[in-house]
Amino acid sequence: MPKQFTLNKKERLKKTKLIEHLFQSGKKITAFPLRMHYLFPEQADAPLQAAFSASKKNFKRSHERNLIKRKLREAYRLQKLPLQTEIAGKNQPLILFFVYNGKEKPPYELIAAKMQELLNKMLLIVQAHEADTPNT
RNA sequence: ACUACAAACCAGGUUAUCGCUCUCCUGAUAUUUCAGGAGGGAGGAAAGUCCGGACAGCAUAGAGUAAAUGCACCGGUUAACGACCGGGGUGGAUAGAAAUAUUCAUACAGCGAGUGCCACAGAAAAUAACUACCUCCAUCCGUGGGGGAAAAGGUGAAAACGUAGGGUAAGAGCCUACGAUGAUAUUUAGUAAUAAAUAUUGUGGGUAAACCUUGCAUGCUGAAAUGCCAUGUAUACCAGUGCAGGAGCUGCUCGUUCCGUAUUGCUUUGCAAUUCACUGGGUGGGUAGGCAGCUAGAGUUGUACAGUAAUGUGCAACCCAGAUAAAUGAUAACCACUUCCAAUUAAUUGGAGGAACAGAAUCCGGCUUAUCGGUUUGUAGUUUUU
Repeated sequence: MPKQFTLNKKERLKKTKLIEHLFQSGKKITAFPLRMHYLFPEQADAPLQAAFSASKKNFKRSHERNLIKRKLREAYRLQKLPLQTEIAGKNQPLILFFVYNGKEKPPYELIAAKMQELLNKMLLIVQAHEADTPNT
């Protein structure tokens, strides 16, 4: 029986080119203090990949950025399952990029709630995406 | 017991659930993935990138000189250092009547080489002369001019050694005594810096974190180094060809090396001057990747010996992060620590909090800066008991 709440190297977005492409032509959803960029690329290593970031402008210390990224990863890891099962049934990969926009260190409960909001919206978008461009 | 200061050390723990990264083993898949198991997984500063190295690449025939940068009491330690240890000098603070003791700071060579600068005030901030002093001349008796001198006054952060006496027209280290202090020499103590004593000689400021002088040291670039692999296209180097130049000596000067060639001139196998194109795709550059570099080391721990110490030597045991949009986390409970409130049996219970600074990126030795709280040791003070 495979594990459910994993987040290993394959599920993290690493390719610089893909990230640049995502920021140039991707779309975004905001649920302050979180912002999510998303894109349906033509090719990817895994069906669902995600990356996390915190602005260096707001958090100058590296350990603060590390802490926020860890909390983001944790929230994503525990709540991504519905989206993952939805996207696994299709032939279309999806990449996500989460940015924390706030200026103060957030508690985990806030991040978890906002993450759930974003992922629910994304789930609707994925279902609609299938309707717009049906598989051939 | 408490308080203050200094130094050293530590940087919450356990369990459960869900995860991350690396290594090894087993099984499956069938060649890079999955599952299971075992083990490792941030710091005292990982930080700032301020010094010093290791390591790597490039450069490097020589001499002289200059420049630039850094350092600057003495001895020692070290791979090395601008670091560290010990000692000395200088300047504070505390205690003491004093000698002295404790403790803190110290870019601590030279202004007895040259040049410059020294706000305000003051006559003057460096070949000193405003008031006042002495003397000579003139005088309308108010004073004016020349000379001497640097004691008194006032200014200032700093005023041309201090006090007393002699001396003088008035004065002055001008002379003498005592004292202060610099330089030189000798002796004694010390490896030395230096200290003490004696002698000679000086006393004409300060400033070198002003230029500068003296002595010593120093190639340049940093893991985005560097090597290999794959991808891949325009042209810099390289190779070849021709009617040919090219390479190097950090700047300058002197001097000079190697390979190669045509033209012109002349004193003709020598000397002097002058002189770039084409072809190929071996080397290199850019772009986004992978592997190596990449963690066994000036290593860690313990111990014995040497040394005042920094540190060194011997022996034994151990292997202890290796990520790359960047792992080491999240949640809960309990136990320790601590703050506040309440209750009482006065050291316990209950409730609500707090837990810093901060995240490895090739690796070491330092320095600097940030830091909630705790432990130990030493010194000083106060209080209690005997």
